Amino acid sequence: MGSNDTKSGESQVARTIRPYRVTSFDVAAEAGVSQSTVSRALAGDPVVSEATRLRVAEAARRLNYHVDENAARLRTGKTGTLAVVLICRPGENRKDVNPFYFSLLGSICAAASNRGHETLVSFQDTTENLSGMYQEQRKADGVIVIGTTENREAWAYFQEIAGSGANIVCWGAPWDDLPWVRSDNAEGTRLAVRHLIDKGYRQIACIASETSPQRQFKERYEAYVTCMEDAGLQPHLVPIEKGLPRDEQGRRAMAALAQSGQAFDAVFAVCDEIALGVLEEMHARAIRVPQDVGLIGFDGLRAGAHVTPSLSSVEPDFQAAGSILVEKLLAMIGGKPDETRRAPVRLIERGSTQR
Amino acid sequence: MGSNDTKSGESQVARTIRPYRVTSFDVAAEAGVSQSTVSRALAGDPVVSEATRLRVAEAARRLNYHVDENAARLRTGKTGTLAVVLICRPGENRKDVNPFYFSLLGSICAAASNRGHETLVSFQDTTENLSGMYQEQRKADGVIVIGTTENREAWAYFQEIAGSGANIVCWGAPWDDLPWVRSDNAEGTRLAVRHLIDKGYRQIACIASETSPQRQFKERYEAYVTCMEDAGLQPHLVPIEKGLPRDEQGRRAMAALAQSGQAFDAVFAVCDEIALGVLEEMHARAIRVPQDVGLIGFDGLRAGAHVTPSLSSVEPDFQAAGSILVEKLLAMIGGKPDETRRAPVRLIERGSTQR
DNA sequence: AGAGGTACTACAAACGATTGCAGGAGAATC
DNA sequence: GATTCTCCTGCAATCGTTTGTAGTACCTCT
Repeated sequence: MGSNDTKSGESQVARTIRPYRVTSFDVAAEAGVSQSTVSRALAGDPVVSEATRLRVAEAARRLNYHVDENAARLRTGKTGTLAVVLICRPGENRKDVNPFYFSLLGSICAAASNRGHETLVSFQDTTENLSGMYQEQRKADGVIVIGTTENREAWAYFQEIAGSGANIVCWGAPWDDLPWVRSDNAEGTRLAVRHLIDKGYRQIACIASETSPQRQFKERYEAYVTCMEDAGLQPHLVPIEKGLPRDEQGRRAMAALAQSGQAFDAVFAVCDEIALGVLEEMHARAIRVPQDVGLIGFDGLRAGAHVTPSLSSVEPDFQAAGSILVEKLLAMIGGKPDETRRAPVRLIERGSTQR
Repeated sequence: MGSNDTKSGESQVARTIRPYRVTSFDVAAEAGVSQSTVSRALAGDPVVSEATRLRVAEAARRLNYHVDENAARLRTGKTGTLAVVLICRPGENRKDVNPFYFSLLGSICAAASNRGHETLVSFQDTTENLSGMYQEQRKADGVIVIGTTENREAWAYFQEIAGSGANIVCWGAPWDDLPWVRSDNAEGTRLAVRHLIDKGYRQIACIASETSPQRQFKERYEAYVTCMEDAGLQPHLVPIEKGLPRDEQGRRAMAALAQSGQAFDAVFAVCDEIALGVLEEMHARAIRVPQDVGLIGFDGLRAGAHVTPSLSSVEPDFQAAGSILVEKLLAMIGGKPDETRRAPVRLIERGSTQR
């Protein structure tokens, strides 16, 4: 049964031996139809009759046949695959990657899967192996880029291929020539600052970076200034030092703030990793949280739930973020623009702001 | 320039229009050789002369040619891709996935990349879309499965395809019919328990599960019993409740231990997520750590570094774990067995055991 | 100069699907 | 019964590689 002689015929020219594989020709023979009908039936083409479709489906099931995606892709030119690249700091251990990106990665995979696409994931800390990896080799229909902005070189590659027409969307988007999706930073910051004010904090410092390419941080800082001014309060920036791990940046900024002599009764850190460092430094300096000083972060990291006191934060809707990225990319691939670019956020009230 | 008429010739039968794409025929024309020589040259076949090879490479670069992986895969039958499946609890938010698995995922991707393979990542909380996804459709050469053991159905699918000869390796491996890789739990537990003993703790309770399919937990518990007995100490099991989030399991087990009246001066939790819950419960009960009670976990979670006191733990070498998984799978695909199956571990001494 | 190597290169057949077009079997109409 | 439709199915080309085999050019040696 099921010899695919319809295809190979008599021409048994020394072919590479290979484990036998069930093809659509076998299914055709089994179902008593032609190979093209099998293809159409399985693709759900309405032109094949229901009866035939069922017969083919049954035969396929019986032979345990599955479409060879590679052949289908070769023919159609579509891969049904999205590449997801997570950019790390050079030499960074996988374990030290900001968990925020992992959560985002998870929801991107989920969203892609819901839309019937696979996800080809890679971690990039170096620019090796990047050249021509994605669309050029037809491995994916488009690319989603997420991860740290502190790896200029890796991003440069994506700016380049985006410039030459590749389908690419990224999270955070440090550079204007890349289509981006970000958290609703203005709203998130407003929630955080208003929450602090509601709790009675007034001298709220902000640990942030004005100069970093991290547009998200910049947006949050600017929104912070606006909120403070609207409330008739004085904004106070504590800048972070470049190139250090985020928690270390938090520790140092907190130390700088404490030593500056500047009065403060609350701290808004532009991301949770920084906030965790801040909290450690506060403990080291015997600053009582939330009694003496309130603290709130941004990103909704899981780790924030376990520290003492637990860390209040603003959490982007990961699920939404993932699907916005995927939808935007698919829209781009389809040739029609999609202007959604902000992921909704919500406030997580935890211990560090409850006085 | 570069019309691929060598191939399509005169037979311009109504073909689907499609964006033009540079093929090896174009490169052949550009370099003045045949298409097959282009293929061989680019593949580094030693049979083509160095001079020709360079000429071809140059032509390819000039035309910005890249091998179409789909065509290559169709022809060779190899995908150069490994599927990685992360099994979640049903309905679990991507954000709540144990970060341990994310770290592992990261190093698997890195290891695969080092061996020249792509990684097709998917998250599974349901068994939908699973049927025939992997080898049958030729999307990947093999599958690595990691994730929670508390999703019996998802694992069942992999047991089934493993049974029918699919190349598959998994982490933790709750069921014997799946080839597995695990942490060196015996050594890790020995490090943890000996560390507690060295610090002067004697009444060491173990929060674990004897019955869970999680073989890793079981191995750790058994090693704990051995270590305790070797040291002439009395082992004491505090069982976890099934089906709850890990941190909640930790909280409850700790509450149960405290209420049991059983004396204890240290706790060994079989994973960090549980340990974090234990720590919270200890705080809630005003148990001073590490003065009154010592605490150590397992897995080396990043979050453990930020809690107060910071959590001592045993960390598997993620990088090693990832490459062992990948090597084992590649060996399996290649048809030769690889017997390595234990990832090395190291002790992380942090605050929760420093008295 | 002719024979026998050596070292490349070209030809053409797969790989397994999708899909435009032509053709065939019935049913309906005259 | 012949003709026209309507549905469906089959033929065959095509996607862009890899690779077995055949062939050509150039050397070397006698």
